Amino acid sequence: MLQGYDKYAHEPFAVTVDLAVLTLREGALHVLLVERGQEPYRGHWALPGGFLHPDESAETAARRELAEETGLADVSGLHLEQLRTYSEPGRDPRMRVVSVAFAALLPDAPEPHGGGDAAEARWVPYDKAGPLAFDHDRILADAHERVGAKFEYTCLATAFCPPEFTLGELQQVYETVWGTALDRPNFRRKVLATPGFVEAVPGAARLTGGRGKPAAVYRAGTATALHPPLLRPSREGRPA
Amino acid sequence: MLQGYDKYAHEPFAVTVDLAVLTLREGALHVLLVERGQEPYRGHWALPGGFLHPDESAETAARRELAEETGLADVSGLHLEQLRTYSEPGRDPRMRVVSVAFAALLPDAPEPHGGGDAAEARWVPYDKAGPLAFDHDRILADAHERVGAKFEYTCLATAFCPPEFTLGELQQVYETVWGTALDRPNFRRKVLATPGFVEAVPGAARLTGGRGKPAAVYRAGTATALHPPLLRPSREGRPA
DNA sequence: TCAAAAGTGTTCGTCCTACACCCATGA
DNA sequence: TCATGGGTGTAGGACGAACACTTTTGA
Repeated sequence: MLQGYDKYAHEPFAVTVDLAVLTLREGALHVLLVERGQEPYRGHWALPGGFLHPDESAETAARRELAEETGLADVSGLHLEQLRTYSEPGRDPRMRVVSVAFAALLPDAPEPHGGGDAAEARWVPYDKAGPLAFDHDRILADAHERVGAKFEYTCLATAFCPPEFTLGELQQVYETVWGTALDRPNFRRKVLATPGFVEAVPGAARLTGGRGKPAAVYRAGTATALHPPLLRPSREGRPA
Repeated sequence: MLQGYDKYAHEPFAVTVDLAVLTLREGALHVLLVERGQEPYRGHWALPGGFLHPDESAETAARRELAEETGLADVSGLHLEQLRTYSEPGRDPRMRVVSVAFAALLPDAPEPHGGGDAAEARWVPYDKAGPLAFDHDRILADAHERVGAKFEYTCLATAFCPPEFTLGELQQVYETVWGTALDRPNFRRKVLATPGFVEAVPGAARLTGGRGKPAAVYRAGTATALHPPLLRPSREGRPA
């Protein structure tokens, strides 16, 4: 590669980033969408994103576009993760656009506001994220699948939680993303048995549902991998 | 994104693909390297790759560049998998180059030959793949890590095997990539207990080491995921 | 008859699952 | 005192690790 200053080096490629920003609101998975203010797909909803600037990496561009288009700047606890790059010819009607897609996880969900090239920005329930512009439906589905898979063998789930959280909240994160119910006692033991997954906040306790016993409060630990993994139930596991 | 035909759409970005092609030769992991025939890094070794053409996706470009630079065309059993995209400014001394990296797995290893912009192409033992051009050392390490991780919960390992193989060969694939020894009886049971991982070739049997009992022959099955996963031993599992 | 490699059996511990049960709080 | 959610205990089963043992081949 990069063998010369030949014609290929100057083909009109555009490089963009697209972000599938996920969060949990009222116990449901939400995704951050923007209404396009420009053609093509003007008025349609799409994932936030935009062109790379000459001096920035895709990760940097992702954070900048998020701030510009949705007002979510300096968001604490934002977890950015490269998903994959979509490069099929024809995915943009005008020209060759190669897009580096990111999955992003956010704990509490600040209200966004449109900006830059986005007419509006809004949290939309994942199930109601209707047909999106370009191939963004697929990017969003890929992001969901990736996040669900990473929940099994990484500590990624804490990225959906505020700095301090209860085990019940963490369990809700799993249940919402996986769409399955988990056994509370077992979930609890599993999490606590994994060193570095969570660490207790000494004296703290908090009421969660208004009623009930106050729950102990935890912080995200330093571990990133889960060994052994926390496998989601069912799938085609046993029914051979 | 793509809001307008503005200046960013015409920034001089080059888009390339890079391939970390892995195979097993004589029980050791090898990677396919090319000697660069052009500046920069002329005479240095690098991963094969090159510029995207205007009408092709990154996956298509990866296969084309592999054929052009190493002569490996129409390779049966080639498994291509997008690794991630490297976009840091300065990773190419001349200009902005965004590179979509792939990990590729190949069963038997045909001899490559240089071509296109590559002065030479060669299989190099993974451990001896000295300092490479650009950030290719990192890409190669990322590919190895990714492949090792995917061995745990996918059927990817069969991509290193010829169409028909024995369980002993499959086990060697795991042991080589992970760098650990596995218990043969347990490995055997685990693989056979996973429906769709491998399927027996009815009457076939083959001698492997010259001596010993002939081994039953298997083909790759239709499954892609491994449930439950086949975890590599040790790591920081138990020693809490 | 020995070495080497494939394949089978068995034991034992660990982890997962499932539930039953107790605790603390607000209404 | 009841509903609600947090937290503990425990019996049973499935799975994995370790290793002994048998089988089949070439030398």
